[in-house]
Amino acid sequence: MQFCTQSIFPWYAGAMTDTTDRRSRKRQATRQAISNAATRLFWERGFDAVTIDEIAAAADVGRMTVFNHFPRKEDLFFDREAEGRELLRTTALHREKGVSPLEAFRRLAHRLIAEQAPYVVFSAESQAFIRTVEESPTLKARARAIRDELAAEIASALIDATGAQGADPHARLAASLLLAAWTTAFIEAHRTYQQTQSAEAAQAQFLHLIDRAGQGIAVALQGTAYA
Amino acid sequence: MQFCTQSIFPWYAGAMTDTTDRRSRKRQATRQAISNAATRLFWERGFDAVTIDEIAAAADVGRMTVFNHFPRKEDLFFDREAEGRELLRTTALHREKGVSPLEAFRRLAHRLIAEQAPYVVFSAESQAFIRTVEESPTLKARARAIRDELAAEIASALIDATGAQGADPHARLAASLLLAAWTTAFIEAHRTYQQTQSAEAAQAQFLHLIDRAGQGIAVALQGTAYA
DNA sequence: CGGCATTTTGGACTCGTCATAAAAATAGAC
DNA sequence: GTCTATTTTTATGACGAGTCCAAAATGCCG
Repeated sequence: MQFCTQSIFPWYAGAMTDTTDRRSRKRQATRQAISNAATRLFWERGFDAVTIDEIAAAADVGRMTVFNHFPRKEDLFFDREAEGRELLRTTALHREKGVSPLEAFRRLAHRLIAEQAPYVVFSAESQAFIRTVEESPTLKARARAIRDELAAEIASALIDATGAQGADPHARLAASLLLAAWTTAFIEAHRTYQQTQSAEAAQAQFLHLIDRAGQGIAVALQGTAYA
Repeated sequence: MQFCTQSIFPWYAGAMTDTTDRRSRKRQATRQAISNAATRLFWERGFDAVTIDEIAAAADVGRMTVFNHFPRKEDLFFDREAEGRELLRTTALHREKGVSPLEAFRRLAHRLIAEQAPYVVFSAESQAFIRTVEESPTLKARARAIRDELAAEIASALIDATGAQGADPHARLAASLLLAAWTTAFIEAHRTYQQTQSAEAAQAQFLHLIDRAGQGIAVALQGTAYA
C-alpha cells in the first residue's frame, strides 16, 4: 500500500493480490516494504525531497527493485487509480433503468459522501495528503495526467453505456466537463475544510458544486444520450 | 520565436522586446538562434528525440545559454502562454455593458474563428503541431499545466471583473468548466479536421461544442455574477 | 584605456529512468 | 536431496534534464 492508502485510507490496506505460492507472497512483502518506507519518508520530508536511493536503502532493497515494483516514482504515491477508474466505469454502465449517465454520476457523488467513502473524506489527514501533492510539481503533474486518463475512461464508458453512434465528441465533452466539475468540487471542498475545519461544511460544498455543475452539464448535453 | 510561432503562426514573428542597446539586441539574437535551431530539430525528429546539447550545438551556443533563455525544455516549444493569458483576462474584464463574462467568452470564440485567429486555425501545419504534442509525454504534461494556469487566470479575472464577494468557488467552477469546454472543443475540432480535411467542418465543430457547453455552463452558474 | 555590469560558458553534480547482465531465490521434476 | 528452469533481485553503467558555481567573454561608460 502506498502513501495515500496507508496514511489516509488505512482500512483498505492489504490483501488485494492472490498470494498462493511463496514467491508471490515474498514479492508482495518486498513491495509492501518499499511502499511502507516510501510512505514514511514522504510523510516526513515531502515527495521531492526523498530520493529513490533513500527509499531503497530504507526498505533494505536494491534500487532497481524499487523500479521493478513501481515504474515511476509517482506510483509510490498514487496507487488507487485503477479502483477509481473501475468505479467510474461501473457507474456509467450499471445504472438503474431510466437514469441517465450524468444523473448516475451525480447520485454517485451523493452516495460516496453518505458512505464517507475514502475518496471524499475531509480530515486532517486528507488535508496533509492534498498539501503533499500541492508542494510537489511532480505529483501535481501526475495528478493532472490521472485526471485526463479518468476523463478518457468516462468518455469511453459513456459511449459503451449508451451505444450512441457518431456522438463521440459529445461523450468527450460530457466527460471533460464532468471531470472538471468533480475536480473543482473536490478542491473547493478541501479549501472549505481548511478554512472552517468542518467536514460537514466541506461535504456540503462538494455536493453543492456537484449539483450545480450537474444541472449545467445536463443542459449542455441536451438531446444526446448522456443527459 | 518558438516552434509553434514559426511553423504555425509565422505572422507573429519578431519584434516584441525593445532592443535599444546592442546588448539587448545580441541577447535577442542568441535567443532567436536557439529557438530557431530547436524549432528545426523538433520539427525534424520530434520533441523527445532532441536533446538540449544538440540544440545548443546547432545554435552554436553553450548548453547553459539555452537554459539561460528557456528555463525548461518545454519553453522552447510553448511560447504563447502570456498572450493567451492576456487575451482571456481582457475578455473577462473589458466587455460590453450587459454582457456576462461567460457570454463574452462565447463571443470571443466566434470572433477568433471569424478572424481566423492563430489559436483556432485548422490546417496541415496546426495538425503537425498537435501531433508533435501528442507524441511527447513531456509536452502533453506541459499542455495540461498550462491549461490549469489558464483556468486559474480566468478564475481570478472573473472575480476581478464582477467584484463578487465570497463567490470564489463559483468563479473557479466557472473557469474550470470553461477551460474544459474550450480544450475539448479545440481537440474535437482538430479531430474533425483530421477526419474530413475540412477547416470549415472543424470550425463548425469548434463553435458547436463551445455553444453547447456555453449554454450548460450558464445554467450551472445561474444566480452568480458570472452567467 | 580601464572599471563595471551583463551575458556566456564549461564543468561538476544530482536525480530519475532505462538497458543489460549477473546473481540469488524458488518451484517442479527426478 | 539434487538438478534444472523460471522468477525475482541486484549491481553496473549509461543517458538526459536541470542546477550550482566560478571563470571568461562581451558590451557599456567614464
